Order: sequence, then structure tokens, then C-alpha cells
Amino acid sequence: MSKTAGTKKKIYEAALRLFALKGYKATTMREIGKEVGIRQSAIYNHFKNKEAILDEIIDNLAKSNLINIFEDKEPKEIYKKGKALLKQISNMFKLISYNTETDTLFRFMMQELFNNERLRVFYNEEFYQKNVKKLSVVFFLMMQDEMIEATDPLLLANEFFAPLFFYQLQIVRLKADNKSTAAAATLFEKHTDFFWDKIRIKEKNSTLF
Amino acid sequence: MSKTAGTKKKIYEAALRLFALKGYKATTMREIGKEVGIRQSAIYNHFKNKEAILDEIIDNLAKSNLINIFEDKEPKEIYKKGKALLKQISNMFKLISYNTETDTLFRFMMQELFNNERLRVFYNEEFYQKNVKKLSVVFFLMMQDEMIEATDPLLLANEFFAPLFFYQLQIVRLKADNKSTAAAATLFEKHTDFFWDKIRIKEKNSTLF
DNA sequence: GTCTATACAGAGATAGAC
DNA sequence: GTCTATCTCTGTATAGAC
Repeated sequence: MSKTAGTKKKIYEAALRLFALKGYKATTMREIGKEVGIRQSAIYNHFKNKEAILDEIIDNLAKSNLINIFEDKEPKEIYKKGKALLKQISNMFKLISYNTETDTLFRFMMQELFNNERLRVFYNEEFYQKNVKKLSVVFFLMMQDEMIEATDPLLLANEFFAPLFFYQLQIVRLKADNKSTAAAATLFEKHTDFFWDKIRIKEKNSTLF
Repeated sequence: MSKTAGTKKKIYEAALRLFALKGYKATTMREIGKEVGIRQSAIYNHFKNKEAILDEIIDNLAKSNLINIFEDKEPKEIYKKGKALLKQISNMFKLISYNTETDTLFRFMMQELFNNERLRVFYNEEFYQKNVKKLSVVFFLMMQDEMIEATDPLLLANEFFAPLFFYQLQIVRLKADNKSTAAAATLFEKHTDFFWDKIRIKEKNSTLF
């Protein structure tokens, strides 16, 4: 039983890696088997068919760290941290693109986004909406507390989220060609600095001089 | 000869549409032929093989409107337009995601980004670098002219570009599920308003009241 | 230039021995 | 649970008639 579960996990992980690398359609059962060290036919002892592997991967995305940029903390517990919180979130995005496990998940998601409706539902609800909504609550609370200037919190959330996503995509793309990601990586921090500086309420004294 | 060119074009367009819809690997020569109204084997009178169609599509991307967000104008000719210029660029992104031709090109690009190195080169050089560099020249000139506050022009260019790309991706994704894109579409304008307001040099008088 | 026919390879999946 | 063997289907590509 333990050995079975071990093989199943190996199949799952090999499949995920290959799906992320070259896409679901382009990976064959034979390749997956080869990676695991078994014959292609043996996979069917663990998964009903190829699609069942894909489905299980998508099922597990919701439990992964790919989407958990808030580390399960609630907005009202953390909004007072102000800029430090934004730095922390921005750093989570950076970590996702550098950690081998989450970077694979991210690449898998982008690979299959247009080919799988369930994946798009996941992307929309768990990856995008959930985080942007949480972010907009954070910004709303910051406004109430007069930490940042009053404006549309949902817009702010989108404007903060979008560059982080984009820079993440850049990193993963650059890594696909084994190119340097150094310049792109600095943008996470610069974005947060720039963004916070633009939304925070400035002291009257220190406006320009 | 004219009829030949006509069929070739039909094949090209059917292939592009299908590649964008379900990916290169998942589209078959039979499907392409069916869309055109000929047998699969007849395609080989116009293209050497399946990959040749893909290559030709990628070759033509550089000539397409997908990347031409500046409408061939040089930064120094247009930077004085200030916010109006940013609005214009932002609107180009919006148009790309709504125009059937460019929206197909964009979806094709995102579909195959991780599966094709030549496409990644195109994305990086023509779609990303070229536009961001042009944008940073625009911002640099605006700074010199004291229209906007002095800061890193390249950062500004990235910060302006990233949300536009992200909102574009959102639209194309939503369209894939036949969902409403209304809310996402408003973000193009809101982004520009927000962004300009944050970078422009404010009159001392009209700071807060 | 398009058709039918066919070759050939690769893929997913199942059967049955061990 | 994994193996070999095999079935079946699908896909790319070519040959040759019209």
C-alpha cells in the first residue's frame, strides 16, 4: 500500500513536470512512465487514464502554495503593517517564481489556461478573484485608517496585483530559455516601493523639499 | 496562381484560428483542411508540413498589429501629448483584445509561448522589450520637460505596461468562456487615469484642497 | 491543385502472464 | 503491481490518378 502510494505520487509528479514543460497534449504516457521508471501500461494501475492525472493535478492546485500569497492571514489582522505587508506579498510572488515546485505549478497553469475550462475557473476564482478581493479589503482598511489616500480599493488591488503577475510570468519565461532573471527579479521590490510611495498619504511638510 | 494564393491564405488563417483556439499540438491537419473545405492531403501543396504553417505564422507576427501600440510614431514626436498619449496606448491594448484578428494573435502567442523558442524570442524582443524601451524614452522625455516627476523611466515603463498586458490577458481569458468582459474593460482607462495622476507633477496650489 | 488510397509512426488503452 | 504483447485509433505525410 505504501509502495503503491509512492508510485502513484511519482507518476503524478512526473506528469505535472512534463505537462508544465511541454503541455498536456504533447506529453505521452510512455514519457511519464519512463520518468518514473515503469512501463506505460503500469500507469493504468494508478490512474484510470491520462485525463485522470490532469484532473487530479487541477484538483490539487487549490491546496497548493501557488495561490496562498496571504499565508492564510485575514486582512484586518495584517493591514496595519502597511508597506511591510505589500513587501511581504510582493516577495511571495517572487518566491513562487523561484521555488521549483510553485514555479512548475505556475507554468502548468499558464500552459493549459486556454485548453482547460476547469483550470480557467481555478485561475479566475482562486488565483485572481480571491487574492484581488482580499487585497482590496486590505486597501480599504488602510484608507479608513488614513494610511493611504482614498480611492477605489478594487482598482488599487488590481494595479498592485497585475505587475506582480506580469513579472512572475517574465521570470518563468526567462527561465524557460535559461536566461538571466536578475533584472526582472528586482522589479518586484521596485514595484512595491513605487506603488506605496504613490498611494501613501504624505506628510504636508515633506512634500517636495 | 491567384486561386492558389487564395487557398494558401485560407489554410494559413484556419490554422492560426485553430492553433489559437486549442493549441498547435492539438490541432490536426484534417481539421485545418475541413475548415478550408479541402482534404488534409491537399494542404501539402501549399505548405511543406504542419510545422511550416506554424513557422510562417510566427514570421508574420512581427508585421502584425499585435505589437504596434505606438502606431509607428517616434517618442519625441508624441511625448508632449502627455496623458492623452498614455490614453491612446492604453486604448490600443484594449482594441487588440477586442479586434478579432489581433485577439487571435494574442491568444495564439499565449498558447504557444512555452512551447516555442522562436515565439519567445518574438515575445521578448518585439512585444515586450521594444515597447517598454519606447515607453521609457517617452517617460524620460516627459521628465525632462517637467511633465512628470523624475524617477527611473524603465521602471515607469514596466509599471505602465504590465497592467495593460494583464488586463488584456483577462479579457481574452474571459472571452474564452463567453463571460462578460465589461468590468475588465474599464480597467484600461482607470489604469491610465490612476497612473498619470500618480506620476504627473502637481501644481503646488491644488495639492489637497 | 485536389482527390483517393495508403504507408508509417505514435499514441492511449486493455489482456493476461508473472 | 509490473511486465510483454497487442489492439485500435489518430495523426502526419506521400504516391499516383484525375
